[in-house]
Amino acid sequence: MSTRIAKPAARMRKQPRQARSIATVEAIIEAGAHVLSELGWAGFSTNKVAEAAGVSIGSLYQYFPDKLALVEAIRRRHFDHVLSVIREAAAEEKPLKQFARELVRGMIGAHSIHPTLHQVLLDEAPGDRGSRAAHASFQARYLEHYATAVAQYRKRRKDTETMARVLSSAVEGVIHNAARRNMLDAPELQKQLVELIQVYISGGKVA
Amino acid sequence: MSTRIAKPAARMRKQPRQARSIATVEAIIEAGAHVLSELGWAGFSTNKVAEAAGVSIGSLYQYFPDKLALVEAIRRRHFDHVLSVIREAAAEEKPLKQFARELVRGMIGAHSIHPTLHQVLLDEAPGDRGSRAAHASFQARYLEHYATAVAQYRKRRKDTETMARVLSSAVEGVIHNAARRNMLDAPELQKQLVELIQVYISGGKVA
DNA sequence: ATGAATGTGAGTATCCTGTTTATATTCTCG
DNA sequence: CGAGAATATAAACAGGATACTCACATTCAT
Repeated sequence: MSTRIAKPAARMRKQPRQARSIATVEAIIEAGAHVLSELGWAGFSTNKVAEAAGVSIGSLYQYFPDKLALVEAIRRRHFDHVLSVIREAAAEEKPLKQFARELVRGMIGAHSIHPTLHQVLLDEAPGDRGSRAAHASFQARYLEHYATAVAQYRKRRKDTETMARVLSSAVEGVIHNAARRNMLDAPELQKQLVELIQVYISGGKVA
Repeated sequence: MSTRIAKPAARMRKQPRQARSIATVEAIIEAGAHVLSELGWAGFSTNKVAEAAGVSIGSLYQYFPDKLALVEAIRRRHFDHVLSVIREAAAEEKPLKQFARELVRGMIGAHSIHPTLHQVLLDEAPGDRGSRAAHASFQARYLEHYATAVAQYRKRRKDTETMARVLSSAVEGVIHNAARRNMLDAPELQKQLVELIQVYISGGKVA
């Protein structure tokens, strides 16, 4: 719930020093996320982003050396957010049902603003130039958290990693699909997703 | 397993009459699917498709009035295929485990050739101009088959539709994710997906 | 062999892209 | 206040890619 303190900034042409410019940068990233989610990578142009941010194209290039640096910033912000959701859900030991609920609630929250951003970032947007490492590291930590959760409620140590993979992609699939049809906040869907998680992790038998 | 007989063809400029031209059209659609899956909608250009098909760009426009008609043909072919997989898996009554296995096997098969085509078709490629109806109808029948299967193994009639939705998108998520990392034919993943389906449908307790 | 079916690919016109730059405005701080 | 730094502007550019046409060549069926 807090993306308060700004990162040292990925690769910026100039560090924003005044409050005004910080707001500008924030607006650009936010608008970028919006455009990316709404139009996809194919419709993601720097001019469009600048316009959506209510900022001139020049300002954009004052802080981001090129288009990819901008995507990188967007990616970073979004992934940090998602990561914190899973981390918090899988943090302390708690009943399985509670974990499932918190996870679903958090994931839905993280996707409510820019419904398809996550998928676009994963599938469409190019992941080149050094972002490859960051991307892999994100994926690793992502799975790690899932695996932690799975291991916590499971006796058999065997398939933990595969289960984490299956679980995470299943959850993503449901969320993504719901997002596409604007059903993210349908309560019965949330309920069913929670049940899916519970039942799968516990390997059957649920209250 | 049979997409033998050709459809009357969506909207074609000219009907292929000789064997030669039928092969050409087929090659174009096939190459289109390949390009779409490999480069995504952003990289899907008519010139690229023609080249990949080993056919001149002129030939492409001899049969497809425009780019969208081509996507439409690709979409139609792929969705028919997927639909038949689910239909056959949910056809006669059979043990839950068998249903799950056949479903997974079929879905993986349908995605092995063009791993990300399905997702690209759903998410990236524009679905305008009258294709909206066909698309909706596909989705409806798609869910219907899932619902049939769910209802078959479930007592409670209540959440059948929601469950079908959750199940289908979960399965799609796992398949899509596996396809992205070339893990479609990892046996332990298949096994886990089968288990996920079984456990979710049966609402716990599985052999 | 003749007309229809099919195939060719250079060419066109258009649109858009990312990016620069010269200039204008606003802030900070002595 | 005022000077220099930080920030913002938008017109313009150079280049590339795109969807699609057309005049012509080839291959088929009869």
